[in-house]
Amino acid sequence: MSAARPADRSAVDDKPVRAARVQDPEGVKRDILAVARKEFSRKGFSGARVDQIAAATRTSKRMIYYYFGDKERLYIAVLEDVYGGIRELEKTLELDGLDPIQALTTLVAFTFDYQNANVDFVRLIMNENIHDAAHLKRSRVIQKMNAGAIDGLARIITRGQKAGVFRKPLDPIGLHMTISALSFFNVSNRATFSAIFKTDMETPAALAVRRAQVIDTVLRYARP
Amino acid sequence: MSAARPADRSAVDDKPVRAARVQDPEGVKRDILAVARKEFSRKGFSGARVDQIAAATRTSKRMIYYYFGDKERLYIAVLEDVYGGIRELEKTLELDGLDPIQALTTLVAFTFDYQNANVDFVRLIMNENIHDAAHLKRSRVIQKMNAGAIDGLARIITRGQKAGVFRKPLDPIGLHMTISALSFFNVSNRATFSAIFKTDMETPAALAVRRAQVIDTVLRYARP
DNA sequence: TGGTCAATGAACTAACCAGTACATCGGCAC
DNA sequence: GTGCCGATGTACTGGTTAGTTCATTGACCA
Repeated sequence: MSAARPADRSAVDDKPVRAARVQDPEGVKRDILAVARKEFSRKGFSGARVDQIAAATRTSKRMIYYYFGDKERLYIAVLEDVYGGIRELEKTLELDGLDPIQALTTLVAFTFDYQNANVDFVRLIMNENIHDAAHLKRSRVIQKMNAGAIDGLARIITRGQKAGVFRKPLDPIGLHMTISALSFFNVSNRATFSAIFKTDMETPAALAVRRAQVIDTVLRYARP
Repeated sequence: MSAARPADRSAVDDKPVRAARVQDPEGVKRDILAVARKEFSRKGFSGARVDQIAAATRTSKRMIYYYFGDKERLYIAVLEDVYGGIRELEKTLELDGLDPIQALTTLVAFTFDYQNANVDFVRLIMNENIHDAAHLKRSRVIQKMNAGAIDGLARIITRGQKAGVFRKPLDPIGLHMTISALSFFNVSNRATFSAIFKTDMETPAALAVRRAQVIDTVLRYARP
Protein backbone atom coordinates (compact mmCIF):
# COMPACT_ATOMS: atom_id res chain seq x y z
CA MET A 1 0.00 0.00 0.00
CA SER A 2 2.62 2.49 1.01
CA ALA A 3 4.68 1.65 -2.06
CA ALA A 4 2.58 3.56 -4.62
CA ARG A 5 4.28 6.89 -4.96
CA PRO A 6 2.11 9.63 -6.34
CA ALA A 7 4.54 11.66 -8.45
CA ASP A 8 5.73 8.94 -10.81
CA ARG A 9 3.38 10.04 -13.60
CA SER A 10 5.43 12.42 -15.73
CA ALA A 11 8.37 10.08 -15.88
CA VAL A 12 8.12 9.34 -19.60
CA ASP A 13 5.50 11.62 -21.14
CA ASP A 14 5.60 14.97 -19.43
CA LYS A 15 3.17 16.87 -21.66
CA PRO A 16 -0.56 16.21 -21.90
CA VAL A 17 -1.06 13.47 -19.32
CA ARG A 18 -2.84 16.05 -17.23
CA ALA A 19 -2.11 15.50 -13.52
CA ALA A 20 -2.93 11.84 -13.01
CA ARG A 21 -5.40 12.87 -10.31
CA VAL A 22 -3.14 12.31 -7.38
CA GLN A 23 -4.92 15.49 -6.48
CA ASP A 24 -8.09 16.32 -8.34
CA PRO A 25 -9.95 19.36 -6.97
CA GLU A 26 -12.65 19.32 -9.64
CA GLY A 27 -13.29 15.67 -9.05
CA VAL A 28 -13.55 16.24 -5.32
CA LYS A 29 -16.03 19.04 -5.85
CA ARG A 30 -18.17 16.94 -8.15
CA ASP A 31 -18.04 14.10 -5.68
CA ILE A 32 -19.22 16.33 -2.85
CA LEU A 33 -21.95 17.81 -5.01
CA ALA A 34 -23.28 14.41 -6.03
CA VAL A 35 -23.38 13.12 -2.48
CA ALA A 36 -24.90 16.34 -1.17
CA ARG A 37 -27.61 16.17 -3.78
CA LYS A 38 -28.69 12.79 -2.51
CA GLU A 39 -28.61 13.79 1.11
CA PHE A 40 -30.45 17.08 0.62
CA SER A 41 -33.08 15.56 -1.60
CA ARG A 42 -33.74 12.71 0.78
CA LYS A 43 -33.80 14.70 4.01
CA GLY A 44 -34.41 18.32 3.09
CA PHE A 45 -32.14 21.18 4.05
CA SER A 46 -32.56 20.99 7.82
CA GLY A 47 -32.73 17.23 7.90
CA ALA A 48 -29.51 16.76 5.96
CA ARG A 49 -26.33 16.34 8.01
CA VAL A 50 -23.03 17.71 6.84
CA ASP A 51 -21.25 14.94 8.69
CA GLN A 52 -23.20 12.32 6.80
CA ILE A 53 -22.47 13.96 3.50
CA ALA A 54 -18.81 14.02 4.41
CA ALA A 55 -18.85 10.36 5.39
CA ALA A 56 -20.34 9.31 2.05
CA THR A 57 -17.75 11.33 0.19
CA ARG A 58 -14.34 10.10 -0.75
CA THR A 59 -13.03 13.23 0.99
CA SER A 60 -13.67 14.87 4.37
CA LYS A 61 -15.91 17.46 6.00
CA ARG A 62 -12.99 19.82 6.01
CA MET A 63 -13.10 19.86 2.21
CA ILE A 64 -16.80 20.68 2.09
CA TYR A 65 -16.17 23.83 4.05
CA TYR A 66 -13.04 24.51 2.07
CA TYR A 67 -14.84 24.50 -1.27
CA PHE A 68 -18.36 25.58 -0.40
CA GLY A 69 -18.08 27.71 2.71
CA ASP A 70 -21.07 26.51 4.64
CA LYS A 71 -24.08 24.22 4.50
CA GLU A 72 -26.31 26.74 2.83
CA ARG A 73 -23.93 27.57 0.02
CA LEU A 74 -23.42 23.89 -0.58
CA TYR A 75 -27.17 23.55 -0.85
CA ILE A 76 -27.42 26.38 -3.36
CA ALA A 77 -24.62 24.85 -5.41
CA VAL A 78 -26.57 21.60 -5.53
CA LEU A 79 -29.69 23.44 -6.58
CA GLU A 80 -28.00 25.24 -9.44
CA ASP A 81 -26.33 22.08 -10.57
CA VAL A 82 -29.60 20.21 -10.68
CA TYR A 83 -31.62 22.93 -12.39
CA GLY A 84 -28.96 23.16 -15.05
CA GLY A 85 -29.61 19.57 -16.06
CA ILE A 86 -33.20 19.75 -17.24
CA ARG A 87 -33.00 22.92 -19.27
CA GLU A 88 -29.86 21.69 -20.95
CA LEU A 89 -31.60 18.51 -22.03
CA GLU A 90 -34.72 20.33 -23.06
CA LYS A 91 -32.76 22.24 -25.64
CA THR A 92 -31.83 19.03 -27.43
CA LEU A 93 -35.47 18.29 -28.24
CA GLU A 94 -35.59 20.40 -31.43
CA LEU A 95 -39.29 21.03 -31.02
CA ASP A 96 -39.39 23.69 -33.71
CA GLY A 97 -38.89 20.99 -36.32
CA LEU A 98 -42.06 19.10 -35.39
CA ASP A 99 -45.66 19.93 -36.21
CA PRO A 100 -47.44 21.64 -33.28
CA ILE A 101 -49.33 18.62 -31.98
CA GLN A 102 -46.24 16.46 -32.17
CA ALA A 103 -44.13 19.16 -30.55
CA LEU A 104 -46.48 19.58 -27.61
CA THR A 105 -46.78 15.84 -27.18
CA THR A 106 -43.03 15.47 -27.18
CA LEU A 107 -42.58 18.28 -24.68
CA VAL A 108 -45.11 16.84 -22.25
CA ALA A 109 -43.68 13.36 -22.59
CA PHE A 110 -40.19 14.69 -22.02
CA THR A 111 -41.20 16.64 -18.92
CA PHE A 112 -43.05 13.67 -17.49
CA ASP A 113 -40.20 11.28 -18.15
CA TYR A 114 -37.55 13.64 -16.91
CA GLN A 115 -39.21 14.40 -13.61
CA ASN A 116 -39.88 10.75 -13.14
CA ALA A 117 -36.30 9.81 -13.79
CA ASN A 118 -34.95 12.57 -11.57
CA VAL A 119 -36.55 12.19 -8.21
CA ASP A 120 -33.76 14.20 -6.63
CA PHE A 121 -34.64 17.19 -8.75
CA VAL A 122 -38.28 17.05 -7.74
CA ARG A 123 -37.54 16.68 -4.06
CA LEU A 124 -35.12 19.55 -4.02
CA ILE A 125 -37.76 21.79 -5.52
CA MET A 126 -40.26 20.66 -2.93
CA ASN A 127 -37.81 21.51 -0.26
CA GLU A 128 -37.16 24.85 -1.81
CA ASN A 129 -40.87 25.60 -1.73
CA ILE A 130 -41.13 24.69 1.92
CA HIS A 131 -38.57 27.39 2.54
CA ASP A 132 -40.41 29.87 0.33
CA ALA A 133 -37.76 29.60 -2.36
CA ALA A 134 -35.42 31.56 -0.14
CA HIS A 135 -32.32 30.14 -1.78
CA LEU A 136 -33.60 30.05 -5.33
CA LYS A 137 -34.53 33.70 -5.16
CA ARG A 138 -30.89 34.49 -4.64
CA SER A 139 -29.72 32.63 -7.72
CA ARG A 140 -29.94 34.65 -10.95
CA VAL A 141 -28.57 31.68 -12.85
CA ILE A 142 -31.58 29.54 -12.15
CA GLN A 143 -34.14 32.18 -12.95
CA LYS A 144 -32.61 32.79 -16.32
CA MET A 145 -32.48 29.12 -17.24
CA ASN A 146 -36.14 28.55 -16.54
CA ALA A 147 -37.61 31.65 -18.06
CA GLY A 148 -36.29 30.39 -21.40
CA ALA A 149 -38.53 27.35 -21.17
CA ILE A 150 -41.62 29.49 -21.71
CA ASP A 151 -40.38 30.85 -25.04
CA GLY A 152 -40.17 27.42 -26.57
CA LEU A 153 -43.69 26.59 -25.50
CA ALA A 154 -45.00 29.92 -26.72
CA ARG A 155 -43.61 29.23 -30.19
CA ILE A 156 -45.36 25.89 -30.32
CA ILE A 157 -48.63 27.48 -29.29
CA THR A 158 -48.41 30.21 -31.93
CA ARG A 159 -47.68 27.72 -34.67
CA GLY A 160 -50.54 25.52 -33.51
CA GLN A 161 -52.95 28.40 -33.49
CA LYS A 162 -51.99 29.39 -37.01
CA ALA A 163 -52.51 25.81 -38.12
CA GLY A 164 -55.88 25.82 -36.38
CA VAL A 165 -55.11 22.88 -34.14
CA PHE A 166 -54.94 24.84 -30.86
CA ARG A 167 -57.63 27.06 -29.33
CA LYS A 168 -57.25 30.76 -29.72
CA PRO A 169 -56.56 32.33 -26.36
CA LEU A 170 -54.00 29.94 -24.88
CA ASP A 171 -51.81 31.19 -22.10
CA PRO A 172 -48.27 29.71 -22.30
CA ILE A 173 -47.59 30.13 -18.60
CA GLY A 174 -50.84 28.46 -17.66
CA LEU A 175 -50.15 25.60 -20.00
CA HIS A 176 -46.62 25.23 -18.71
CA MET A 177 -48.01 25.15 -15.20
CA THR A 178 -50.42 22.38 -16.10
CA ILE A 179 -47.67 20.34 -17.70
CA SER A 180 -45.39 20.85 -14.73
CA ALA A 181 -48.09 20.16 -12.18
CA LEU A 182 -49.17 16.87 -13.72
CA SER A 183 -45.60 15.66 -14.19
CA PHE A 184 -44.36 16.93 -10.87
CA PHE A 185 -47.17 15.65 -8.69
CA ASN A 186 -46.69 12.15 -9.98
CA VAL A 187 -43.30 12.11 -8.33
CA SER A 188 -43.59 14.61 -5.52
CA ASN A 189 -46.73 13.17 -3.95
CA ARG A 190 -46.07 9.58 -4.76
CA ALA A 191 -45.40 8.62 -1.16
CA THR A 192 -48.59 9.97 0.40
CA PHE A 193 -50.71 9.12 -2.59
CA SER A 194 -49.77 5.49 -2.78
CA ALA A 195 -49.90 5.16 0.99
CA ILE A 196 -53.51 6.29 0.89
CA PHE A 197 -54.74 4.64 -2.26
CA LYS A 198 -52.55 1.56 -2.14
CA THR A 199 -51.50 1.91 -5.74
CA ASP A 200 -47.92 1.47 -6.77
CA MET A 201 -47.17 4.44 -8.99
CA GLU A 202 -43.66 3.36 -9.85
CA THR A 203 -44.18 0.24 -11.93
CA PRO A 204 -43.48 0.69 -15.64
CA ALA A 205 -47.09 -0.23 -16.36
CA ALA A 206 -48.54 2.36 -13.98
CA LEU A 207 -46.18 4.98 -15.30
CA ALA A 208 -47.10 4.30 -18.90
CA VAL A 209 -50.79 4.61 -18.13
CA ARG A 210 -50.35 7.82 -16.24
CA ARG A 211 -48.05 9.24 -18.87
CA ALA A 212 -50.69 8.70 -21.52
CA GLN A 213 -53.32 10.31 -19.30
CA VAL A 214 -51.17 13.37 -18.78
CA ILE A 215 -50.47 13.81 -22.47
CA ASP A 216 -54.13 13.36 -23.24
CA THR A 217 -55.13 15.87 -20.59
CA VAL A 218 -52.82 18.53 -21.95
CA LEU A 219 -53.75 17.98 -25.59
CA ARG A 220 -57.46 18.07 -24.89
CA TYR A 221 -56.97 21.32 -23.06
CA ALA A 222 -54.98 22.86 -25.90
CA ARG A 223 -57.28 21.87 -28.73
CA PRO A 224 -59.98 24.24 -29.96
CA MET B 1 -53.16 42.25 38.76
CA SER B 2 -52.81 39.96 41.74
CA ALA B 3 -56.40 40.76 42.80
CA ALA B 4 -58.15 38.57 40.22
CA ARG B 5 -58.83 35.35 42.05
CA PRO B 6 -59.54 32.34 39.90
CA ALA B 7 -62.16 30.45 41.87
CA ASP B 8 -64.84 33.16 42.02
CA ARG B 9 -66.78 31.65 39.10
CA SER B 10 -69.41 29.45 40.76
CA ALA B 11 -70.44 32.13 43.20
CA VAL B 12 -73.95 32.66 41.86
CA ASP B 13 -74.62 30.06 39.18
CA ASP B 14 -72.93 26.83 40.08
CA LYS B 15 -74.37 24.66 37.34
CA PRO B 16 -73.64 25.03 33.65
CA VAL B 17 -71.03 27.80 33.57
CA ARG B 18 -68.51 25.15 32.65
CA ALA B 19 -65.20 25.66 34.46
CA ALA B 20 -64.31 29.25 33.60
CA ARG B 21 -61.03 27.97 32.11
CA VAL B 22 -58.86 28.64 35.09
CA GLN B 23 -57.53 25.33 33.91
CA ASP B 24 -58.48 24.18 30.47
CA PRO B 25 -56.60 21.09 29.25
CA GLU B 26 -58.52 20.80 25.99
CA GLY B 27 -57.90 24.43 25.23
CA VAL B 28 -54.22 24.03 25.94
CA LYS B 29 -54.02 21.04 23.63
CA ARG B 30 -55.80 22.88 20.84
CA ASP B 31 -53.53 25.85 21.37
CA ILE B 32 -50.42 23.70 21.08
CA LEU B 33 -51.79 21.94 18.02
CA ALA B 34 -52.56 25.20 16.25
CA VAL B 35 -49.16 26.67 16.92
CA ALA B 36 -47.40 23.44 16.01
CA ARG B 37 -49.28 23.29 12.74
CA LYS B 38 -47.91 26.66 11.76
CA GLU B 39 -44.38 25.88 12.80
CA PHE B 40 -44.27 22.46 11.13
CA SER B 41 -45.83 23.70 7.93
CA ARG B 42 -43.48 26.64 7.68
CA LYS B 43 -40.26 24.81 8.55
CA GLY B 44 -40.87 21.13 7.99
CA PHE B 45 -40.38 18.47 10.62
CA SER B 46 -36.62 18.83 11.09
CA GLY B 47 -36.67 22.59 10.70
CA ALA B 48 -39.34 23.13 13.32
CA ARG B 49 -38.16 23.84 16.86
CA VAL B 50 -40.05 22.59 19.86
CA ASP B 51 -38.79 25.56 21.84
CA GLN B 52 -40.24 27.95 19.30
CA ILE B 53 -43.58 26.19 19.32
CA ALA B 54 -43.58 26.41 23.09
CA ALA B 55 -42.74 30.09 23.02
CA ALA B 56 -45.65 30.89 20.69
CA THR B 57 -48.01 28.95 22.89
CA ARG B 58 -49.81 30.34 25.88
CA THR B 59 -48.32 27.41 27.79
CA SER B 60 -44.84 25.87 28.09
CA LYS B 61 -42.63 23.23 26.54
CA ARG B 62 -43.29 21.07 29.52
CA MET B 63 -46.92 20.84 28.49
CA ILE B 64 -46.10 19.80 24.95
CA TYR B 65 -44.26 16.78 26.26
CA TYR B 66 -46.93 16.20 28.85
CA TYR B 67 -49.70 15.93 26.29
CA PHE B 68 -47.95 14.69 23.17
CA GLY B 69 -44.93 12.72 24.37
CA ASP B 70 -42.36 13.85 21.86
CA LYS B 71 -41.81 15.93 18.76
CA GLU B 72 -42.80 13.20 16.36
CA ARG B 73 -46.06 12.36 18.04
CA LEU B 74 -46.91 16.03 18.11
CA TYR B 75 -46.25 16.13 14.39
CA ILE B 76 -48.50 13.15 13.74
CA ALA B 77 -51.25 14.71 15.84
CA VAL B 78 -51.01 17.84 13.70
CA LEU B 79 -51.16 15.76 10.54
CA GLU B 80 -54.28 13.89 11.62
CA ASP B 81 -55.91 17.08 12.74
CA VAL B 82 -55.30 18.73 9.41
CA TYR B 83 -56.32 15.80 7.23
CA GLY B 84 -59.54 15.53 9.18
CA GLY B 85 -60.52 19.03 8.08
CA ILE B 86 -60.77 18.58 4.33
CA ARG B 87 -62.62 15.28 4.25
CA GLU B 88 -65.09 16.56 6.82
CA LEU B 89 -65.86 19.58 4.67
CA GLU B 90 -66.00 17.54 1.50
CA LYS B 91 -68.89 15.56 2.91
CA THR B 92 -71.00 18.69 3.17
CA LEU B 93 -70.92 19.19 -0.58
CA GLU B 94 -73.87 16.86 -1.33
CA LEU B 95 -72.55 16.07 -4.77
CA ASP B 96 -74.99 13.23 -5.33
CA GLY B 97 -77.79 15.75 -5.66
CA LEU B 98 -76.21 17.55 -8.62
CA ASP B 99 -76.09 16.49 -12.24
CA PRO B 100 -72.73 14.89 -13.15
CA ILE B 101 -71.16 17.89 -14.87
CA GLN B 102 -72.21 20.19 -12.07
CA ALA B 103 -71.01 17.71 -9.47
CA LEU B 104 -67.57 17.36 -11.02
CA THR B 105 -67.28 21.11 -11.45
CA THR B 106 -68.19 21.66 -7.83
CA LEU B 107 -65.74 19.04 -6.62
CA VAL B 108 -62.85 20.50 -8.59
CA ALA B 109 -63.70 24.03 -7.51
CA PHE B 110 -63.93 22.92 -3.90
CA THR B 111 -60.60 21.13 -4.01
CA PHE B 112 -58.90 24.07 -5.65
CA ASP B 113 -60.35 26.56 -3.19
CA TYR B 114 -59.68 24.43 -0.18
CA GLN B 115 -56.05 23.80 -0.95
CA ASN B 116 -55.61 27.42 -1.73
CA ALA B 117 -57.17 28.50 1.54
CA ASN B 118 -55.19 25.97 3.55
CA VAL B 119 -51.56 26.47 2.77
CA ASP B 120 -50.61 24.71 5.99
CA PHE B 121 -52.32 21.56 4.82
CA VAL B 122 -50.46 21.57 1.53
CA ARG B 123 -47.11 22.19 3.11
CA LEU B 124 -47.52 19.47 5.66
CA ILE B 125 -48.22 17.00 2.89
CA MET B 126 -45.14 18.16 1.01
CA ASN B 127 -43.11 17.60 4.09
CA GLU B 128 -44.63 14.21 4.56
CA ASN B 129 -43.60 13.29 1.04
CA ILE B 130 -40.04 14.40 1.62
CA HIS B 131 -39.94 11.88 4.42
CA ASP B 132 -41.52 9.18 2.27
CA ALA B 133 -44.79 9.42 4.15
CA ALA B 134 -43.12 7.74 7.10
CA HIS B 135 -45.56 9.21 9.61
CA LEU B 136 -48.67 9.02 7.49
CA LYS B 137 -48.12 5.35 6.89
CA ARG B 138 -48.48 4.77 10.59
CA SER B 139 -51.84 6.51 10.84
CA ARG B 140 -54.80 4.28 9.98
CA VAL B 141 -57.12 7.21 10.65
CA ILE B 142 -55.79 9.23 7.75
CA GLN B 143 -55.79 6.40 5.26
CA LYS B 144 -59.42 5.65 5.98
CA MET B 145 -60.51 9.26 5.62
CA ASN B 146 -58.96 9.66 2.22
CA ALA B 147 -59.93 6.40 0.65
CA GLY B 148 -63.53 7.52 1.04
CA ALA B 149 -62.89 10.45 -1.26
CA ILE B 150 -62.56 8.13 -4.25
CA ASP B 151 -66.00 6.62 -3.76
CA GLY B 152 -67.69 9.95 -4.14
CA LEU B 153 -65.85 10.66 -7.35
CA ALA B 154 -66.55 7.17 -8.69
CA ARG B 155 -70.27 7.71 -8.23
CA ILE B 156 -70.14 10.96 -10.17
CA ILE B 157 -68.27 9.25 -13.00
CA THR B 158 -70.72 6.39 -13.22
CA ARG B 159 -73.68 8.73 -13.32
CA GLY B 160 -71.98 10.85 -15.95
CA GLN B 161 -71.23 7.86 -18.11
CA LYS B 162 -74.83 6.68 -17.96
CA ALA B 163 -75.97 10.14 -18.96
CA GLY B 164 -73.46 10.06 -21.81
CA VAL B 165 -71.64 13.19 -20.70
CA PHE B 166 -68.41 11.46 -19.64
CA ARG B 167 -66.18 9.22 -21.74
CA LYS B 168 -66.43 5.52 -21.21
CA PRO B 169 -63.28 4.21 -19.65
CA LEU B 170 -62.58 6.83 -16.97
CA ASP B 171 -60.36 5.86 -14.08
CA PRO B 172 -61.48 7.52 -10.80
CA ILE B 173 -58.04 7.38 -9.23
CA GLY B 174 -56.42 8.92 -12.28
CA LEU B 175 -59.01 11.67 -12.36
CA HIS B 176 -58.62 12.29 -8.66
CA MET B 177 -54.89 12.53 -9.16
CA THR B 178 -55.32 15.11 -11.89
CA ILE B 179 -57.65 17.19 -9.75
CA SER B 180 -55.30 16.97 -6.78
CA ALA B 181 -52.22 17.69 -8.84
CA LEU B 182 -53.60 20.81 -10.45
CA SER B 183 -54.98 22.17 -7.20
CA PHE B 184 -52.00 21.18 -5.12
CA PHE B 185 -49.28 22.46 -7.39
CA ASN B 186 -50.81 25.88 -7.48
CA VAL B 187 -50.06 26.20 -3.79
CA SER B 188 -47.13 23.87 -3.24
CA ASN B 189 -44.92 25.25 -6.00
CA ARG B 190 -46.05 28.81 -5.77
CA ALA B 191 -42.77 30.02 -4.31
CA THR B 192 -40.42 28.63 -6.93
CA PHE B 193 -42.84 29.16 -9.77
CA SER B 194 -43.44 32.81 -9.14
CA ALA B 195 -39.78 33.38 -8.36
CA ILE B 196 -38.93 32.07 -11.82
CA PHE B 197 -41.77 33.46 -13.89
CA LYS B 198 -42.34 36.64 -11.93
CA THR B 199 -46.06 36.12 -11.76
CA ASP B 200 -47.95 36.67 -8.56
CA MET B 201 -50.13 33.61 -8.19
CA GLU B 202 -51.88 34.79 -5.07
CA THR B 203 -53.92 37.75 -6.26
CA PRO B 204 -57.66 37.10 -6.46
CA ALA B 205 -57.54 37.78 -10.19
CA ALA B 206 -54.74 35.29 -10.86
CA LEU B 207 -56.46 32.70 -8.71
CA ALA B 208 -59.76 33.11 -10.51
CA VAL B 209 -58.09 32.67 -13.89
CA ARG B 210 -56.21 29.60 -12.80
CA ARG B 211 -59.24 28.14 -11.10
CA ALA B 212 -61.20 28.37 -14.33
CA GLN B 213 -58.32 26.79 -16.25
CA VAL B 214 -58.18 23.88 -13.84
CA ILE B 215 -61.91 23.23 -14.01
CA ASP B 216 -61.79 23.45 -17.78
CA THR B 217 -58.86 21.06 -17.94
CA VAL B 218 -60.60 18.43 -15.86
CA LEU B 219 -63.93 18.70 -17.67
CA ARG B 220 -62.36 18.48 -21.10
CA TYR B 221 -60.54 15.38 -19.98
CA ALA B 222 -63.69 13.77 -18.61
CA ARG B 223 -65.93 14.45 -21.59
CA PRO B 224 -66.34 11.86 -24.33
C1' DT C 1 16.30 22.34 -3.02
C1' DG C 2 13.85 25.29 -0.74
C1' DG C 3 9.88 28.41 -0.75
C1' DT C 4 5.03 28.85 -1.57
C1' DC C 5 0.45 27.76 -1.75
C1' DA C 6 -3.52 24.85 -2.82
C1' DA C 7 -5.29 20.85 -0.75
C1' DT C 8 -6.04 17.96 3.07
C1' DG C 9 -6.52 15.35 7.79
C1' DA C 10 -7.75 14.91 12.79
C1' DA C 11 -9.43 16.64 16.64
C1' DC C 12 -11.82 20.26 18.86
C1' DT C 13 -15.67 23.66 20.30
C1' DA C 14 -19.52 26.41 20.99
C1' DA C 15 -24.18 26.52 20.18
C1' DC C 16 -28.23 24.32 19.90
C1' DC C 17 -31.98 21.44 20.92
C1' DA C 18 -34.97 17.43 22.21
C1' DG C 19 -36.23 15.69 26.19
C1' DT C 20 -36.26 15.37 31.72
C1' DA C 21 -36.07 16.01 36.98
C1' DC C 22 -38.12 18.02 40.55
C1' DA C 23 -40.97 20.67 42.83
C1' DT C 24 -45.48 22.84 43.12
C1' DC C 25 -50.15 24.39 42.59
C1' DG C 26 -55.02 24.10 42.68
C1' DG C 27 -59.52 21.84 42.00
C1' DC C 28 -62.34 18.25 43.63
C1' DA C 29 -64.07 14.34 46.35
C1' DC C 30 -65.05 12.93 50.89
C1' DG D 1 -59.79 20.74 55.57
C1' DT D 2 -57.18 17.10 53.95
C1' DG D 3 -55.49 14.08 50.64
C1' DC D 4 -55.16 12.99 45.90
C1' DC D 5 -54.07 13.74 41.28
C1' DG D 6 -54.08 16.19 36.97
C1' DA D 7 -51.78 20.14 35.39
C1' DT D 8 -47.95 23.21 35.31
C1' DG D 9 -43.34 26.11 35.92
C1' DT D 10 -38.22 26.24 36.19
C1' DA D 11 -34.04 24.79 35.40
C1' DC D 12 -31.16 21.44 33.77
C1' DT D 13 -28.64 17.81 30.72
C1' DG D 14 -26.64 14.89 27.39
C1' DG D 15 -26.12 14.27 22.84
C1' DT D 16 -25.77 16.25 18.37
C1' DT D 17 -24.13 19.28 14.76
C1' DA D 18 -22.35 23.22 12.04
C1' DG D 19 -18.28 25.15 11.72
C1' DT D 20 -13.05 25.82 13.14
C1' DT D 21 -8.11 25.30 14.55
C1' DC D 22 -3.81 23.76 13.71
C1' DA D 23 -0.70 21.26 11.59
C1' DT D 24 0.86 18.69 7.35
C1' DT D 25 1.52 17.22 2.70
C1' DG D 26 2.89 17.48 -1.90
C1' DA D 27 3.10 19.87 -6.49
C1' DC D 28 5.24 23.36 -8.91
C1' DC D 29 8.32 27.06 -9.76
C1' DA D 30 12.41 29.75 -9.28
